[in-house]
Amino acid sequence: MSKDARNDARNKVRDAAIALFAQKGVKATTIKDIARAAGVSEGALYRHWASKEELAAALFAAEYTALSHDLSAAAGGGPAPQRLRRVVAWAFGLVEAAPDRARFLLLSQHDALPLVPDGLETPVDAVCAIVGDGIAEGSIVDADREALAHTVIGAIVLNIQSHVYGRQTAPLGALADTVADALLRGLSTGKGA
Amino acid sequence: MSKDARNDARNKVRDAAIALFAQKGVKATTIKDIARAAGVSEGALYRHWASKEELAAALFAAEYTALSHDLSAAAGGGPAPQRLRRVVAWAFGLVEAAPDRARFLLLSQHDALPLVPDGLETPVDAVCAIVGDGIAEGSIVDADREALAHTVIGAIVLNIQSHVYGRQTAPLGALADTVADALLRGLSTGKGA
DNA sequence: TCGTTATGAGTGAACGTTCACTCAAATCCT
DNA sequence: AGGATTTGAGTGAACGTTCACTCATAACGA
Repeated sequence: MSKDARNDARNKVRDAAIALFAQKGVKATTIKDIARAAGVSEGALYRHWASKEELAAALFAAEYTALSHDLSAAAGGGPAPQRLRRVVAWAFGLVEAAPDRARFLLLSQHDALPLVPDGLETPVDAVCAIVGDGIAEGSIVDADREALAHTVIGAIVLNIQSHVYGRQTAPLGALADTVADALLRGLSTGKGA
Repeated sequence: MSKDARNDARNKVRDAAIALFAQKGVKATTIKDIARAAGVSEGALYRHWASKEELAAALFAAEYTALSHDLSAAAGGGPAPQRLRRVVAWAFGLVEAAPDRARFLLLSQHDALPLVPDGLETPVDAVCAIVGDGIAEGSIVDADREALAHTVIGAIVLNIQSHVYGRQTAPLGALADTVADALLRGLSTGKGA
């Protein structure tokens, strides 16, 4: 059997599972659901993952680290405030570009976060690093960097969440500047890097 | 049976269920778990709630509206920035005073929020109202009030979440000022009310 | 090149377990 | 006594997981 076919099955299961997990959550999604949506048998799934829980944990860890990596890339270079502004805009854009990924991460975090192995690079780490740089260069106020990073991420996540749940009806793109302005006024010293 | 005893059973089930839901989540908590922890039979539970799902939804709605009410009370009066500062401190204090309530609300929000009936007063509404007052009195920058409210709540929630999950080890009390300072620098106009 | 064998992903019915929910009998209260 | 309430073993459906078997492809030998 060719390697392409092998990856096809894996990828089909992965995509189907993420979409279903994103819609109904991990617990409410059955193996039958996933197999049917992916167009494979239930048994085939167990050739690639040991259990449903391991499948969910593996998918979450992969998406979580990818998010962290993409976030760092989107931040780019330059002074920390500018990088944070890019992070906000990028995160809001991601929801519209890949709603399943975003919803999957939002929905599964409470189940899956405790299963993520320690030492993995997380999005929190990435933002922490930017904030730390900002403190070092004097462009971000000198305070607990984790608390500031959580403040930034929380502001992003809750705006996204409320959008995903249909509470916030204004398009996210229009809010990026509002949220970024408020956060940066709060975190910046006003001095350039 | 006296009304007190009836309420006793209800309250015992409610407390036990919240503690278990907070530890394992709703789906992973069984009726047997709840009945055993509350010291009642499984059947007795169905005299008060029609199903496990209804029990979870009712508990969440009650805690959610209570949270909203308590939050408004904790905010007190005066200029909006001061009220928001009190909200931050109160929320952080709540986690230490009633960790089960906080954890239950955090864990169940994705399952239960869609079931909360429309028109119920939510914590988001309460913060929105404060922000709206601030905009009206000129003490809060004039921007989308929902986006600003989500920014405030997100910052609070993510700091709490990271504390509950053991990532943030600094005591929450020590972070209240850091987070409130950052948020208020971001939202205030600097003009008094 | 062509026939034979080895590989391992894929299949899906069957299995055992878990769990929400029921109900006949027991218990309690007035 | 008689209604209200509680009990917990029982029920049936749903679900994750298994496993004996299939078959397309790869690897091999002559």
